[in-house]
Amino acid sequence: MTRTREAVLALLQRTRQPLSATEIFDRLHQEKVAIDLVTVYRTVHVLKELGLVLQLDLHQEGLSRYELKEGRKHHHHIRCQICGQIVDLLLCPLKKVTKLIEQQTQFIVDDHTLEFTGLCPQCQ
Amino acid sequence: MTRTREAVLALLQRTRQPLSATEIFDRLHQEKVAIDLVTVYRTVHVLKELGLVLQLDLHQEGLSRYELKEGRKHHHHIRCQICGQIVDLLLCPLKKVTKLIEQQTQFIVDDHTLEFTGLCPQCQ
DNA sequence: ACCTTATTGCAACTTTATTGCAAATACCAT
DNA sequence: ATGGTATTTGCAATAAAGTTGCAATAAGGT
Repeated sequence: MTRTREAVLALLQRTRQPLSATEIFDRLHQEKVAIDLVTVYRTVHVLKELGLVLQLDLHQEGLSRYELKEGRKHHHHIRCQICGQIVDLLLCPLKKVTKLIEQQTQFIVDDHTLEFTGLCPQCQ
Repeated sequence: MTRTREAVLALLQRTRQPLSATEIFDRLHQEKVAIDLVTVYRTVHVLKELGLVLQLDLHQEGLSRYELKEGRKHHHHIRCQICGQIVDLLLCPLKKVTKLIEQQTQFIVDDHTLEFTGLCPQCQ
C-alpha cells in the first residue's frame, strides 16, 4: 500500500457516488495530489483484485465507475437520466429468479447486474 | 429505407445473437455488402430511434450490441463468461420492485437493465 | 428527368483504457 | 540508517469504440 493507493482509497471512502477514473484523477488533482491517469487505472484494477472495490459499468455511460466494497452489502443503483446522479438501492430481488434461470438455461449463474434509470426528484 | 439499412436490418433479423457494430460490419463484408463502419453506427442509431432495434450494453464487454426489437417481448440476457454466448431470458421479475423503488427514492423509473453472467452448459 | 433532401464514405478526431519501459519509490534484511 | 531487490509510477505511444465534418452519392417527390 503506497501513498498513491491510499489517496485513491481515501477518496472513494469519503465519496458517496461511484467515481470514474477521470473523476478520481480530477478530484485528486484538485486536492494537489499528483497522480497520473494511468496510475488511477492501475490502482482501481489492483483494488478490485484485492476485493476492496467494485467496478460498475452503467448502461450507456460508456465508462467504468468504481465504488468501495468494504463493509457494504450487495446492492444496485438507479441513475438520473438528466443530472447523472447515482443513488444506491439497498435491495436485490434476484435470489429466486437466479435459481429459476439456472433450471431453465442450464447455466451456472455467478453474477448479475441490475440498474434502473429515471428522473430524480430534482429533475422531474 | 435504403438498401444499406435493409441489409443491416435483414442481418439482425436472421441472427439470433445481439451483434456489435464491428460484427455487423464484418458479417456484411463477408456477404459482399459494401458498408462503412461509420454507416453501421449511424444505421443502428437510426433503427434505435425508430424503435426497431434495442441497444444492449452488457457488463464488462466495453461495447454496444444491437438486437431486433420487432415483435419481441421485453426480456433480459445471460452471457457465458467463457465463450461469450448470449442467451435470452424470457422473464422479468421487476414490476413490483420498480414501484417499490419509486416509493423509496422518489425517482420516476423509466427503464432498467438486468443481465446475468455465468457458465453455459458447454463451458462448465 | 430535375431538384431537393437524406444518406454514405472517407478522413480526422474524441474518449476510455492499456502497454512498454525507464525512473522513482517502497519494502526488507542487515 | 544503508543497501539491494521488487514493486510502483509517470511518460509516451498505442488500441479500440464511437463521433463529427464535409463532399460525393443516392433516394424521393413533382
